[in-house]
Amino acid sequence: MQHLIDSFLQTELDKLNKEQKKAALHKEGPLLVLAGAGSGKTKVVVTRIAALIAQGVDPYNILGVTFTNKAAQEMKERVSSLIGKSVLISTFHSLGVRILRESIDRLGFSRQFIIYDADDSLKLIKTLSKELYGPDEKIDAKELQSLFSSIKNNLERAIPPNIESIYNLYKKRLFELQAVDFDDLLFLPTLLFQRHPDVLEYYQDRWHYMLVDEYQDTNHAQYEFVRLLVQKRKNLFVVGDPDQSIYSWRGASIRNILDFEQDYRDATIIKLEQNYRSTRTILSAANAVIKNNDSRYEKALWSAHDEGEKISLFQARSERLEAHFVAHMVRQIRSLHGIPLSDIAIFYRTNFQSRPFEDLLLSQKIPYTIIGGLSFYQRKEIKDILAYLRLLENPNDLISFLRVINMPKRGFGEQFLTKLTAYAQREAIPIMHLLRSPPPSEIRTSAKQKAGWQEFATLYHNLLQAKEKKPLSELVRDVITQSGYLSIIDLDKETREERRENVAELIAKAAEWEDMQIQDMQIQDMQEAENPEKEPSLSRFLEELTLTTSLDSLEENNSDRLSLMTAHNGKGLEFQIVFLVGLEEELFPHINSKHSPDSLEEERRLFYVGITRAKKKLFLTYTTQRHLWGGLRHMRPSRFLHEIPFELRKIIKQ
DNA sequence: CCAGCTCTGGACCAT
DNA sequence: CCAGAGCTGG
Repeated sequence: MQHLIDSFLQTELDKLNKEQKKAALHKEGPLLVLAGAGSGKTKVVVTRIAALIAQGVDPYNILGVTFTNKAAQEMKERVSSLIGKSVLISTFHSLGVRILRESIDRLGFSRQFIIYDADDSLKLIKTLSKELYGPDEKIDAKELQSLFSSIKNNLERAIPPNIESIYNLYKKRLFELQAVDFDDLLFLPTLLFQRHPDVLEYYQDRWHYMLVDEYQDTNHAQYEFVRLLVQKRKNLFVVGDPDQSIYSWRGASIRNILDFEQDYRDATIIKLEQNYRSTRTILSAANAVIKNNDSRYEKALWSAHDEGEKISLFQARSERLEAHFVAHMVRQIRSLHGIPLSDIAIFYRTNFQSRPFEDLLLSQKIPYTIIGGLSFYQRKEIKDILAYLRLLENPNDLISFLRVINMPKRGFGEQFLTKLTAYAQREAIPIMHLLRSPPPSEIRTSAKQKAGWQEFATLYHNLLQAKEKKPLSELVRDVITQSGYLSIIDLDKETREERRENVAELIAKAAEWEDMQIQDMQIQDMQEAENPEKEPSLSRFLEELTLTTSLDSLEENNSDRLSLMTAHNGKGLEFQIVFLVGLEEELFPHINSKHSPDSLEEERRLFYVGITRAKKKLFLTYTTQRHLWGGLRHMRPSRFLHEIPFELRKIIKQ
């Protein structure tokens, strides 16, 4: 048996180059793999996990962390198909939830906590700032939100005095509502490890080998989380590329990777410099561009592929004509070279740029899919229905309550709700429990409100019963029909059709999810239990939705479609043909990055990420005029275009 | 005090 | 181009 595994592993290892092999066979101690774009890092990570297991490591003791569910899923599948074993590979955020569900009681929280997404937390901040400063004070809630976020992401101890009171109130209220925000999913596990050595030790003894992908995009909380977890055994395997660090605005620090040698003594460093993805032309262009950055970890990416075609440069006179050119080229490439649409992508800097492309592709009947952007679950009608569902799970959920109490209109306005919230707060009663009796007598209540109150209470009662008895999809249907939500949808004739389709889609998705859970449960018996409780429940459905990004949910779409996405969303992907569009000053590089050299370098890294997604052919386009901020503006070509050597590009005339 | 209307000002990237 | 502020009638 052992020899069988060995020979099997040997075949896998034979597929790797010298450096890749060295990384894959690394067993103990800290290791940094500097993996250039397209250098086969996923293959290395997967083989390394297989090698560990072949050497007798229990799969249960291995932990892999990635940034997106999609990447985690892919790695998991590849490991499983290679050695037939299931290994825990998760995103930082899902891992945080897992740890908190097991151990958050040590921080005084209930294990039944709810997760507030960015939208919910913004609403809470707005509510609190009114509470604290009065309704007339103009407070930039978004600004506060991002300050709070960076405090948590940087594990800041000193809170700026001017925001201290509102920050503390925010934390206190989250605790009272038994809610955690997105940043807490990293912050609280780290806090847990710092405060409770026994908890830390428990997890250290569970995961002996840790692998972290995209290490260049970790923030300080994640850094600390990882550091604590591997402290005992020091078996940390990180993979990353400083040149692809593009999330500093989310608190990521490029220093984490640049300082790896200092942080982990005796660290081995391996550079993967052979690119297996792109033509030499594309790679030379990428190298020429990134060379302009000062803060780098020097490495020379090379390719054994052919020179390939020159990079095409196109200047349009409007965003509409830019889209026209792209659509035209896509048709041509498809018919002339037989390249499927699924192997072609359009990358842009900001989401609003997708508009003209969508319009044109729609009218020309070219199938496309938008990856990212406003996801299905961020649509108003969907969030409203989900808020009803969340209240069934957690009667404390103030934000969801405020979202749906007057949806449809039941006569409750700001005045009433402010008083009611204050009342619930003072009496320390979960907001939904107030519905067990008539509105508090100290709050003036009109006849309409009394009726609305009764109606809402009955609805809640009925839905709670439906939750116990009916399958999830039926429950979702009940929420939609019984709440009266359909009457709101019908109000607006313009959007009526679309919104009806969306809520119907939600019912379908719930049914689909249920089926999948049941299937999973049957497979689950074969493998070690990885999730303590796997029965399809409302709470697990809701949790998965909050953690599933638009990026992840669209992978099920396997029909032949052109992909449209931001350059950020393109990271980790590759396509035969890539169009990088909107390459204009103040757009890419974005205007907000002009103030500092650091953020300008990050823009350049983002451009680099975009270029290196292309395998065969790269198109760069820009327009001289564009509709921006409500008006028509003159645009200048991006400085990055000038960084591409002449001999690598050719200009396409319209 | 709520609901519906008009007006205005703000809009990068996202787990 | 949409969300939230501001205004006014019920």
